[in-house]
Amino acid sequence: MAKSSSKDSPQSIARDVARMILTGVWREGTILPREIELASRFDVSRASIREALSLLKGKGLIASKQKAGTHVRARFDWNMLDEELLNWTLSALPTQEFAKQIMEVRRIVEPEACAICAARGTDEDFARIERAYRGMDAAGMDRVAYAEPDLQFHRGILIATGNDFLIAFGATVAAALRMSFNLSSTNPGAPRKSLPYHRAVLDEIWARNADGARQAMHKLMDLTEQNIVSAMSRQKKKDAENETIRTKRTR
Amino acid sequence: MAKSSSKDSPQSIARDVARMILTGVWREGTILPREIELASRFDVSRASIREALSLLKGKGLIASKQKAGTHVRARFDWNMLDEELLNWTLSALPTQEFAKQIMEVRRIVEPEACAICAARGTDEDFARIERAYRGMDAAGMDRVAYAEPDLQFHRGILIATGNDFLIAFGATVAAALRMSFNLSSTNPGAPRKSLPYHRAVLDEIWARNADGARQAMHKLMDLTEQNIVSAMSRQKKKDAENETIRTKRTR
DNA sequence: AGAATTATTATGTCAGACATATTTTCTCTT
DNA sequence: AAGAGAAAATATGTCTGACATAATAATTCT
Repeated sequence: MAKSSSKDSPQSIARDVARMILTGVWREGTILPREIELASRFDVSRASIREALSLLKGKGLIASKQKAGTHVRARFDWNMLDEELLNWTLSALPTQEFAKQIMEVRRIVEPEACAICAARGTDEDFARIERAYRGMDAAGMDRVAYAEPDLQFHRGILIATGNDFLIAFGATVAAALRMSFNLSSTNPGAPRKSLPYHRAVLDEIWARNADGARQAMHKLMDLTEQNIVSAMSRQKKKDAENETIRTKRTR
Repeated sequence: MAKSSSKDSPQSIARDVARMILTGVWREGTILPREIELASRFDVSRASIREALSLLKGKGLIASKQKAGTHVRARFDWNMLDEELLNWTLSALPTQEFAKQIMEVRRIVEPEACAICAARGTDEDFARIERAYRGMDAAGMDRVAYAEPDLQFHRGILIATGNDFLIAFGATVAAALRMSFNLSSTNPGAPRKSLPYHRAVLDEIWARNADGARQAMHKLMDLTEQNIVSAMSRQKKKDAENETIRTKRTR
């Protein structure tokens, strides 16, 4: 169990509990240990535990009833589009399934958002996106420096739509990019390859060409998904090799 | 200020504070009153206030720093796709802008989700959707009875995609339908008119016709948006009339 | 005037107590 | 024996008061 060394903050406790739920250790409907039990397990006061649980209640992960205890809510009620929840999922089980799902949603949302951006965005919006593009360009082959402006690029498009719900979708994009970043270690050159595709998106936006912007973003999504899929299969292969080595060593 | 009569639960306090933020009384960056101040204002202990604030932290609305106080986070960080946050927004400021934005997102997501559902859903998934459809049919002209299966219909399609992020989008759909329901009081027959459009969606799904399902859902979205827009303008007109009457009476 | 030090203060955490709402158990009746 | 109803048990909900901690504000010294 995730008992840690000495002191945990409510945030880290929330993350640990969330992971238990996300990884299926505590399934839907499971009544989790009582607060006093959790308090002693994490070596904090009951107040801190309650704070951690409140955080998770806010994300729809759990609910409490007096005397009955705190239970894991139905999967449907989990707010998977929450930024922290996405990050926790990402670090707990970065499966191929997760990657597939997140890219599927991006493909649905981002091209349309891009079209709206081109049609309705202001020049300041476009300038912000261009600034992000230049940041990516300036980063060269530096994966770390490339990541931040990449996010700002995509987020800038969402912001330009002026739609609060599309803007909130930025959290999902952020999680996806973080995943890509983690995977790109096996292929450092991959991020840079997306630069011309970003350029194409930017050009269509400046031209206020909604259809063109949609298509350009669509192509960028194609490339991104392709990169992720191949990176994951490489990763998988590597993991399998390590597994083989470990197995050989063990017996 | 939202000071209430005697006892408030952390949830209702969270809602009240959230409304202050959503309506712009406390803008981005605003440092809200200190916990002791809030405690006396809501007539509860500091512990309850902290619980309420934790809930809002979980939704990305606020963040706290020792000594510096609790501040309202940037709009971009608000998780507007959270169910409670949507409901609070809906009850606090059900503006035309809100309606427009939520329908814009539905138009992007639901037709695609519907196509995926048709292509990939299981027969059990389809049966669940059909059950919802029959519930709508059975409700006849009863607006109240119509609402729940209507939500189940749309949610069923999202669930059938098997995509956790699309499923989480159900919260947004739920909020939109609640809004429609509230507005339909000025035109009680409106919901029922959507029934054949739902039927068309269902038929295309059973036929596993992805393109047809997408188009059918698209048409349903058209109708829904149309209903909302006309209902809102009726509402607006009514409000304006009441305003005129009140103004006349006042002077 | 500017840097370093000290005081202040709001959130963070703790401890222990009591309130409240369910669930569980027990008891009594039919 | 079965079922209704009363009593006990218990986990969350709430309150109080205290201290810890970190960021800010005020002060002192160079």
